[in-house]
Amino acid sequence: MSEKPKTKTEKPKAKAVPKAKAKPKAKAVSKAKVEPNSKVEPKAKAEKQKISIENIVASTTLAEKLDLNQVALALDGAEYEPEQFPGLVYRLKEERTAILLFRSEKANCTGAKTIESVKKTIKTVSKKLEMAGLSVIKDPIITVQNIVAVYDLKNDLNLNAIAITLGLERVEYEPEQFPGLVYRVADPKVVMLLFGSGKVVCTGAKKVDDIETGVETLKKELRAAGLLH
DNA sequence: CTACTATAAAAGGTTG
DNA sequence: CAACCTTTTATAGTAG
Repeated sequence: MSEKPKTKTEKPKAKAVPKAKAKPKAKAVSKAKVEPNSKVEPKAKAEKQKISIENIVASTTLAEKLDLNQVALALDGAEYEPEQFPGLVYRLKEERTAILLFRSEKANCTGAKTIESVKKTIKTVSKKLEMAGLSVIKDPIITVQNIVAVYDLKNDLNLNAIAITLGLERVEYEPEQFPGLVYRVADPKVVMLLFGSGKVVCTGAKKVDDIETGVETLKKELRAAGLLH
């Protein structure tokens, strides 16, 4: 596993299919991080609110069968290029989420920071499809597949020392390739990306509890090794 | 500034 | 069979 056979050194991004200017990234998110979760959790109260969920990927069963060409017409702004990817991409600007619809019946929602946002995204799309005359499933079961969160250890980290101390089985650190140290937690099967700043990105979790447990496990090991105040 | 490097995960279609 | 395509997101390096 040390060497990755994937070698995505070159991105086939600009290949055959011109993506019509692709990502309209810049826009409205300008002040995003300046505002600390003002409405996210009115009751959580600052306190131990260190873990910040950044992205939730969830899957569901939206409809029985979808004719994506028809859906593309019903959802304004939808992107559907079957030669590039079998799923139709639809973005909800108000939720800042994206949903991928497949002809089978499955759908994936990405970009949400709360489960409520995932539900709203699915409900909104479901309603649009229904209004377009398509049959949709009423209360689809939503499964969270992955949660990405950030945690700040508030303590600079010596990644080289951590790489040596925590062992080769759990750690991958190639600063010339990527500045973050990859730490794989066994129990809650999650992956932590550690940075010299003390910021930690946790991904691979199916539930928030996995992130909390994973973070605690990490802190415990770092403290045991004297690498965290 | 943008875009790439790395991480996880689902979907389904294609290619090797 | 595996690996890639696409979407999202934080993190932080480098290159252009």
